[in-house]
Amino acid sequence: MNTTAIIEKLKQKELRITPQRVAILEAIYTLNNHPTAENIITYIKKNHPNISVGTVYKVLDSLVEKNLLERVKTENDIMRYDPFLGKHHHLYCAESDKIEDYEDSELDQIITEYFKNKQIKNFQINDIKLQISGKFKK
Amino acid sequence: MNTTAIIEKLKQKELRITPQRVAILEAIYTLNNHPTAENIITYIKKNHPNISVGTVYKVLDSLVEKNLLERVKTENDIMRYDPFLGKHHHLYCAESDKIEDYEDSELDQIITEYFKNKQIKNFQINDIKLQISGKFKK
DNA sequence: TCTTAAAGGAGAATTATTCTCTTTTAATAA
DNA sequence: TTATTAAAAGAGAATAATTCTCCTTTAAGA
Repeated sequence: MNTTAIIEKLKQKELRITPQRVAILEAIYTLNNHPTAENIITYIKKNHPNISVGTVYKVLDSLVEKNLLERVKTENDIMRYDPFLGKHHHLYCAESDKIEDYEDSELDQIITEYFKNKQIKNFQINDIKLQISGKFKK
Repeated sequence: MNTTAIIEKLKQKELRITPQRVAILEAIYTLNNHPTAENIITYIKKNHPNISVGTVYKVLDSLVEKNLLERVKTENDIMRYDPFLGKHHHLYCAESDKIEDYEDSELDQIITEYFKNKQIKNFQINDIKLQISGKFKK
């Protein structure tokens, strides 16, 4: 993801283009795999030593709000951020504490179909995400 | 869940029976629906005013470790605890910030079947949980 | 009842996140 | 290009969930 594309994304969402926002999005795309706020701050400080922690949190909030990112949480974990790229699930390995995205439209199709015929009592489904836990193989 | 049953559970897991542990488990079963540590502390203090916050966290940790509870986290949320009762999924409503358990062995069956025939590259599946988000109807 | 490792209590420490307040800046229009 | 101004960034204090430390108490077995 290059700078021009990032700027374009921000414009689409009517967010003001600031060096900090661009840097944060660049960091997230570069540090792929669900960085924490701290990961992002450490990475950005290399090229942008004066960025403030509060700014990073504020920017992350606004990016989540505009659906450029989504928050990811696992048990015993702090907040992580995922560049939002459409419907996907998460593979999570407790041992290595790594998260990866997993896309599977065939599975989504099956689940959607299943719930088309079976309502959940007193609940209106909006979205279904799978947390698939296990272990990454070498 | 009565006290005797709780004590039995602790014994099975080779945890020493202490009033604090019993009280915490009782609180979680009573306060059904995924209480936070704070919910638990507030509840317990009514009958057990001297319990210490650190103790509650320590007990919760050991109960999770022994699989008497599981941790549940949602986006923008703090840790919650769920009495572990076999395979289940979560219904989550962002609006009301409520979580409910959802069991569906038919669906589990379909998903298990699906992954029997379709491996995920470089990943060994251990467990699959659905986070079903949406809205509780009145 | 005695012994002792495990557990609990109290409160300080830590740490992710939020808040407050001031300064700076991006975007727009003259 | 410059002026205007609301939005954003900076700095660091405040907050709050959780963990840690250290000392005391207690459950469980001998």
